[in-house]
Amino acid sequence: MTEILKALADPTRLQIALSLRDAKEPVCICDFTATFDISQPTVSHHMAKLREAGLVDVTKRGIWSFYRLAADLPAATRRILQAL
Amino acid sequence: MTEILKALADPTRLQIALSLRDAKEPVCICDFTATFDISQPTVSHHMAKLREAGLVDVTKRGIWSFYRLAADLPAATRRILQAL
DNA sequence: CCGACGCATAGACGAGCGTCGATGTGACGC
DNA sequence: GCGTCACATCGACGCTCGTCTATGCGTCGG
Repeated sequence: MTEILKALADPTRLQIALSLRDAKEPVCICDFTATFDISQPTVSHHMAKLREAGLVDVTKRGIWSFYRLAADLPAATRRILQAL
Repeated sequence: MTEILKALADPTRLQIALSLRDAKEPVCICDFTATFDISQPTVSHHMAKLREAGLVDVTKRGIWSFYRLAADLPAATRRILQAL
């Protein structure tokens, strides 16, 4: 539980998580690297944190990586995301 | 928003916050120092963090400090606490 | 085959966090 | 007054975090 909270307790990751929550389709990382004013490795690092927290799933298509909220999110986690 | 998430993203503080959420009456700090296996200054430090995040209110009575959830918690914050 | 592209990983650095012991500060009882 | 108690604050320590640059790894187009 604290893992999920720690994953969300960073401004960048929170914004990413909210984007994925509201997205109808998987989002390409390139969208985030273009949006945020941080380097590409840092974005990749944040995505890894979200993955390790079990919050997101990744599917690779060609040279792109598409992220979406994990399919099997616990109910409590879903409630938290909805509460934000 | 991230301030609240950061405040909750520590196991000890999360447990304290949940205790206060479910408590019907303000809770004395001495209860926490007795419960958790950490030193008294550390408990005090965590309470300060929760105060700075605006999550809790403190009222002093005699030599004791009683904490409860802040009275004016934003709706989103209340939703998060309820979701945990 | 080879360069370019998207992304991940490695390593380094400064800042912040959680923890502690020592000390300060009021409030109570005697 | 004075010792004691509950709590806050201070200073220090190790560890984690967020960020960066440099580099590695697949994938695609020419």
